[in-house]
Amino acid sequence: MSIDRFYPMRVRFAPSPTGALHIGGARAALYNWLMARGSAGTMVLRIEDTDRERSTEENVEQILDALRWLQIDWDEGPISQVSRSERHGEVLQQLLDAGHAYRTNATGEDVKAYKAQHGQDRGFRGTAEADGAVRLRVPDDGATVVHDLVRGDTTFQHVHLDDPVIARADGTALYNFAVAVDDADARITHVVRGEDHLSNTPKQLLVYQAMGVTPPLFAHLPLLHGPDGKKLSKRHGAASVQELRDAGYLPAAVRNYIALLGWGDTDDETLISTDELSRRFDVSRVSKNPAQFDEKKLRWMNGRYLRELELDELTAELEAFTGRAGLREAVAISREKIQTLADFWPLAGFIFDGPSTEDEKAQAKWLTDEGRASLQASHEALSALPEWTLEAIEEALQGVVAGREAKPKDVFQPIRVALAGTAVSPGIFETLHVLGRDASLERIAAAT
RNA sequence: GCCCCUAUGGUCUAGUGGUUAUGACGCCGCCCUUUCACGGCGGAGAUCCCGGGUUCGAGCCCCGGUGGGGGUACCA
Repeated sequence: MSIDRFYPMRVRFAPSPTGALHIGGARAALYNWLMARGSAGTMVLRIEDTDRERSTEENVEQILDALRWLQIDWDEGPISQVSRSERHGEVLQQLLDAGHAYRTNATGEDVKAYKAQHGQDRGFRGTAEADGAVRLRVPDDGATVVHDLVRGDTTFQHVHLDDPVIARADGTALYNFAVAVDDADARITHVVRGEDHLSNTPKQLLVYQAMGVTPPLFAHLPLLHGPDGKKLSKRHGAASVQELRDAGYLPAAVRNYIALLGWGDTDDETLISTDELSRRFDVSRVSKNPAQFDEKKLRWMNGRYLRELELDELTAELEAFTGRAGLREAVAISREKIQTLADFWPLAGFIFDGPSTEDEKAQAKWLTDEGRASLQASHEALSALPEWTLEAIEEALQGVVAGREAKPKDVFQPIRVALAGTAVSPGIFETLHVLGRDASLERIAAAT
């Protein structure tokens, strides 16, 4: 086999539209994309929709949306696997004619019975019939070795393999067959996908062999787990890309985090731009064991990305996320206190919608007689201000602190509660400044 | 049951026969400080899953267990 067979790289992401794009799928897509972009290669998007029962157009759209949001693009496709059924039928007939495959009506029960008789570790072998589903003939001797870029060689003894069903009785192709035909025709060089496909690979390799085609290189990625070590699911919070978007994460942060989930190189950097990622990503360095999705680390990383955005950019993101306008000033004083887009409104929404009434504990703690007396003094000092500037506000309030011989927080916290209704908010001088004189004085008076 | 993969602090990882076992998240403390954060500094936390081997020497190599995961569909 020539080295030219594998370069330039042609990779693919081939989701099945049976649900939303999960984080594990997003990672597979990202790894493929990084390989293509890092090597001037080509990224093919194929929709594996041969399961007509479970595949829906809505799911296809949802997956495409998720990829676009992640800014993972593709050069060819999306191509529906079903649209290639004619070609599948053609190859199927070739395998049938060549004796590499045969028709049989054997059922799951028959397979069970066969194993009961020949041993559990003996792969099922059927006999050719005039009609029925199509099975690939697996030789009894020998073995198929999967040369995996992340795992090394894995040997599957043919005796253990069942003759796989590659087409239904009606002639429609099944996954293990369609995937091999399509990858071969698309001249895919590297198949990078989840580990759940590792045991399918020998079957696919056998299809390539029957077709007389050189197979691509394979890399199987470890699966993603939730915090409890079990398969990642909705129970763990965000499990799909859509949920990540709704939770207020930035695509760039998600890409960075996901790239590092199960992959690392010798460099210690944690914050890596997508460009840098595509330059450095090496699939052979992907870790072999399943990784737990740690949302806390994603939150931290997202906060870092958030703070690196220009104010106007972040404002635009937040206005799109909240559906509100005129957020710029509030964003400016809140940006270092939030980790996700979703954190913004709970922190700063009071500036626009008035103080929250929900935090009774904060109100009971700070709006005491003492607190109200302090508020009154603050009100007087602020009312007297000729100019509503940040400096003037700070000076006036520090004057109140000094005048009352109080601790700063005994003056500032009551103001915070008066303005926000809670004990947490952006800086108090900044908040007063952004809120403006009238609203500020009004809220302080109302709480006094 | 059978086939296959896998195993470094709570989590993600670096490590490729000789290190006080790397960095990050999280956690704790200190500094900053009007709250919460951000930022800075420091700290705790790992019998490198267990048991055998190979070797002068093993987290790294081999064998066997155990735990975890995947597959075992006329799903993908």
